[in-house]
Amino acid sequence: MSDGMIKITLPDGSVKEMPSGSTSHDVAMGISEGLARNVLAAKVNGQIVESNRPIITDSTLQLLTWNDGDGKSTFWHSSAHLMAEALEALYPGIKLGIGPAIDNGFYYDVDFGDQEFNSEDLSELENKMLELAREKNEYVRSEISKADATKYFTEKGDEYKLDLIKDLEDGTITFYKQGNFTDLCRGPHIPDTGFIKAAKILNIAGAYWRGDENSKQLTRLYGITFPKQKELKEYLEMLEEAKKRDHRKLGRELELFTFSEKVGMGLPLWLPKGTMLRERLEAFMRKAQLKAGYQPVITPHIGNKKLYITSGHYEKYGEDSFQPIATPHEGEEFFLKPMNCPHHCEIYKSKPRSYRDLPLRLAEFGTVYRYEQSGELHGLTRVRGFTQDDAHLFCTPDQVKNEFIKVIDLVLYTFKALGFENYTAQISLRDPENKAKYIGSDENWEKAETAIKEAAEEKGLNTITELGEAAFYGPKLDFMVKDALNRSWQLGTIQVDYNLPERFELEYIGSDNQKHRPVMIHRAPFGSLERFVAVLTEHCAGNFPLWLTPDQIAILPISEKHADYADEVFKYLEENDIRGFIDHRDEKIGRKIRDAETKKIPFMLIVGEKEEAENKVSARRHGEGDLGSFSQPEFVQLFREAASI
RNA sequence: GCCGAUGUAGCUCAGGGGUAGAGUGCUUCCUUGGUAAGGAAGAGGUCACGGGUUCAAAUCCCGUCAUUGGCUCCA
Repeated sequence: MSDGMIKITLPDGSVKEMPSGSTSHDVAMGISEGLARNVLAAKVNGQIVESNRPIITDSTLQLLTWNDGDGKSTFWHSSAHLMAEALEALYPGIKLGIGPAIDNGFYYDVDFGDQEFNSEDLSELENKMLELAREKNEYVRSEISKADATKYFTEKGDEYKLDLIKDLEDGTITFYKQGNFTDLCRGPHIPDTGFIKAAKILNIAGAYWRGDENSKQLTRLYGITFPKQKELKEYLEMLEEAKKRDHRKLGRELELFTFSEKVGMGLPLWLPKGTMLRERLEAFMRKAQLKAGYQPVITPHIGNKKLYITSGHYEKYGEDSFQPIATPHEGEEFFLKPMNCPHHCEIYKSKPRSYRDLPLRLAEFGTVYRYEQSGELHGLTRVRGFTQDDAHLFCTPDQVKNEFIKVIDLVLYTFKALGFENYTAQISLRDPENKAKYIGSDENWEKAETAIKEAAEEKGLNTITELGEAAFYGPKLDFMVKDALNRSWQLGTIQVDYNLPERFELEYIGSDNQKHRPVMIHRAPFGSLERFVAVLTEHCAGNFPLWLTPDQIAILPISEKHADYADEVFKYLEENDIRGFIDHRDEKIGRKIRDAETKKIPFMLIVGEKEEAENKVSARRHGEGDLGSFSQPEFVQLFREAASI
C-alpha cells in the first residue's frame, strides 16, 4: 500500500496490481478495449457500483456486462431514469414514484396529475427516450444531505420522493443526474445513456403508491431496453411466441379444459382430452410414489370447522375462505378443504405410531378449494379449485435430510420425464434477525435448515438461498423451472412443518420408550395438476411428450374405400397400446393432414390403395413431414423408439 | 378486493341511434381425392345481464356480472 498500489482479484482468481484510485473501467481497459466498452457496472467486494468509482483498497472485482444478471438490472434501472427524463420533458410537472429494474425490464410509477397519458403516446415516449439516449449523458452521482434532498423535492413539489426521503438516514442519501433529470437514487448506474440503443414501453397499468390500496393510484409504465436493436426485436418475437403458447389459448384449441360462468370463476372443467392427459400425469406420479415408499390415502373434500380450528387455519384464513357449509340439524359447520394436511394428520393419529413406522409417507391427489381474490384468477395457473399431488412425510428429526434427498430425486425424475431441463432450487430459511416470529425450537430449525442445505448440495442442485423467506412453520425448498422461452415458474415444493405436529399433538414412541414429536414434511412435485399442466403446455407449446399426449396418432384414409383397412390398422395399434383416432371425414388427404398438424398430433398414418395392397402405412411426423412407408409392426417399433427418447 | 381495458355466431374478429356482418367451425349435398385448406347450399346471435335517455338502443349513460392487464394476496 505504501507505493499506492492495490491488488485487485478477478473472478478467475487472477490478481491485477493497479494504482490505488483506479476504476473498474481502468481494469477493463487493461484487459481489452472491447471489454471496457461493454462494461456496464462492477461488483467490488460483492457490492455493485459504477464502473468509474475509484477503488482504493485491495478488492475482488467482477466486471458486469449485459451478459450478467446484475449488469442487465443496472442497465434497466438506468433505463427507468431515462424514461423518467423523457416523461418529464414531454409532461412537465409530473410526479414520480419509484422506478426499479425487474426481471424483464423496468417500470416507473408516475403521477400525471391532470395530464392525460394513454397508449397512443407510447411511441412518442420511446422516441424521446432514444433521442435523449443519443446525447450520451453521463449518470452523475452526488451525495447529498437529507435537508438538501428534502429542499430539492419540496421545491419540485414531488411528495412521493419526499415520502421516500423521510425514511432514509442522513448521510446515506445520493442523487443521480443525467441530462436535465435528477433523481433520488441509491444507484448504481451505467456510465451514460448512450449504451441504450433500443427501447419499448410494453404496458401501462395502475399501481398504488407503496402497494397500499388506500394510497393514491399511480400510472405504472413498464418498459424494456437493450444495448442492441436486434435484441429488442428478438425479445418482441419471444413475446409473440409466448402469446401463441398461452395455455389458455392452447387449452381451448386442444380441448383440454374450459370454464363456465355458471359453474363459477376459477373452477376449471376438464374436457375429455385434458382429463386423459391429467390422468396420465397422475398415473406417472402414483407409480413413482409407490416405488418411493408412499402409501396412497383418500380423504373427503370437506372437514369439520373444528379440524381447522385445531390446525390454526380457521383463525388465519377462515374469514377469507369459502364460508362454511351448515348442516340441517346439528348446527355443525364444515369447510371445503383448503389443504390436505389436517386430514392426513388425523390419519397419522388413527393409531399409536412407533419410530419403527417412520418415515410414514401418506400421498393423495387431493382436491382443495381456496377463495382466491377474483382479480388473481388466471387460466389454470391460479384457480379456486385444484388438485395437489400432495403427500405428507412424518419422520424423526434425524430422518429429515434423507427424506429431502428422496423427494429431490422424485422431483428431478419428474422434471426429466417432462422435459424441464433448466431448474434451480430456492432454499428459504429463517430471518436470522427475527427468530421470534417462527414456531418450533431453535435446535430443530437448525437441524432442518442444515438438512435441507446438505440434501440440496449432495444432489448437486443449483441453489439460491433466501433468508427470511421461510414460512412461519418451517424452512422450505422450492423448485424454479425455466421453460422453453426462458421464463421462470415455481413448481415443486418441499416444506418442513413444525406447527401442525404440535397443534395436532402428533407423537411416536421412540426407541427410548418415550413419546416424541414427529417432523412433518409437505411436498408436491407438480404443485397442482392444474398449474403443472398450464406450465407444461406453455413449455412444449402444446406438443406434449408422446407418452402423455391425448392422441398419439391419427389414421388418415385417402378415401372411404380404405375405411376398412384404416379400422384394421387402428385395431392393431390399439392392441399395441397406441392411441388415437381415424379421420373418416369426406375430405381430401391434404385437408386431413393439415387438420391433424394443427391439432399437434405426433404421428399421422396415411392409408390408401398402395398401403392396403402392401399391408403397410405411410407415416408422417408432426412438424417434420413424410417419413416413408412401414409395415404395421415396423411402425409400432418406430413409435416405441420415439416414445423412449 | 382495488384501478384500467374489454364483452357482437362454437372460435377469431369487423361494424355501429333505425331490430346484424366476415372468416373459420358445424349440418347436408356434390366430389373418391396421395402428404398443410376441393365445391355448393344451409343452420346458427335477446349484440353479457339489468336499468335509464330516446319516437327508436346492440350502438349513448348508469349499475351488475364475467374476461383481461396490473396492484395487493397466495395455507
